[in-house]
Amino acid sequence: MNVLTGGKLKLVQAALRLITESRSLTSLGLRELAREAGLNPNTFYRHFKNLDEFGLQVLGYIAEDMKSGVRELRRMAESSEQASHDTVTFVYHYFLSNPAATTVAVRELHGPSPLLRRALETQLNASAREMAEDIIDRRLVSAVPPATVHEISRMTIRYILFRAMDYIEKPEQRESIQQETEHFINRQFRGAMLDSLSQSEVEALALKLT
Amino acid sequence: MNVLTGGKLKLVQAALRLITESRSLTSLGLRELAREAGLNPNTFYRHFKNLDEFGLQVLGYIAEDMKSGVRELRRMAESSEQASHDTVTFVYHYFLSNPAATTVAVRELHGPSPLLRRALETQLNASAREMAEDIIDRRLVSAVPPATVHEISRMTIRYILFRAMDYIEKPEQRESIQQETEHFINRQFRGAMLDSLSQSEVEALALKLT
DNA sequence: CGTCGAAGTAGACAACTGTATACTTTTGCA
DNA sequence: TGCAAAAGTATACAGTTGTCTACTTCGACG
Repeated sequence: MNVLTGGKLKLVQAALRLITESRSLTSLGLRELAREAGLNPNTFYRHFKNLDEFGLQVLGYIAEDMKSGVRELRRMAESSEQASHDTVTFVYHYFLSNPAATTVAVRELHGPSPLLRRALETQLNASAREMAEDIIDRRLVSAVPPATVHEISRMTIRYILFRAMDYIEKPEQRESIQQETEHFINRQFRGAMLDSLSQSEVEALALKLT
Repeated sequence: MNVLTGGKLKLVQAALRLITESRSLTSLGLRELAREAGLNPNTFYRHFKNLDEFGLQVLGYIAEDMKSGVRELRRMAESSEQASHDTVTFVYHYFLSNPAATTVAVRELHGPSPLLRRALETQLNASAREMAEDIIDRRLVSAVPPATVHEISRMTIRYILFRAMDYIEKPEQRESIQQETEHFINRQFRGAMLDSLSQSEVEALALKLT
């Protein structure tokens, strides 16, 4: 098991605490970390070679967290009709109860450290793949080819992640964020059904629908 | 005119240079800035009260830049049939030739400074509104209600901004990023045409299309 | 119980940071 | 031309940072 204990854990949790209150992982200092964790600065070196290695550990820690979230999601969605609505509800609730992990992910995905960026991207793509395969297996949108489902999944995962920041910080907008996210997903998939149509065919269809 | 000159300009440009090579605006130091600009650290105080004020100036500077970009875009799109393709092409080219501004925007939109976040959001929403009104005025997608066009515009602006980072940094992926972006836009609008349909009506339509 | 490695601590180092005060140079304008 | 304001510089200060070496405490295990 790769579970963290003792000082190592204390340092990682200190980082998450600091990040939640408006910091970025890359900008954290070793002494600051130790102070927040209630440890001697030098203890840091007992566990990590440098701050980069530390950053990766933090990412690993939240990845573990997210994976269990996704697993739970799968179990739940199994018994659901309106998959997109329930999924979105669940995912935002997950982010809401893991604000630190969410903030880290959003900040570092486009942050200054190429190392962390790469790691996060890999992780997001894995989640997107899982989501896509789930959708394909359950034939939720059989009218859309698999490659397109994968493409849309990647976009959706990222979209949700960005909105998650607002969702956490602006409680009064939560409902509308959730609705917009559902619109986003539904429109992507419905729009993809029409991928094969030409511009003029779409216009004809539009006329028929009004 | 709000145009910058002398030391003020030097400092702002120094910031953009530093940010391009993997830094974030919020993490820049006063002395670092002055060094890069070839100035005495204290000169900073002649122009800015503190680093927050400096950040806002930098944002203002790139906003000016972007506005002229958007104006040019409008002039160009006027004479175009395939609006979405040409627009996307143009926008990415713009980002490509303004990597620093792009990087700042992406980093700080979810960065640690609430002040900068707010300022950027306002600016993005303004761009989205402009885009939406343009689409509505030119009746490019008359089958979709105005409110929805605004919603989609906001999403699109953000989506493009995020992809812009990859577009800049991964030349070999540029073509696919551009294609995916076009897919994204087209699917959003085409999907929105079907907003009023129920799940079962959509399924019926899907069958007819295969 | 003894011992050995891991975890944690203490103190010191040079380098860097933001900021303050006092001084010099440049610039715009009457 | 003269002079005041703006822009830029020099020096100094206290506080912080990452890192080093040397020391102490803890916990597991034979």
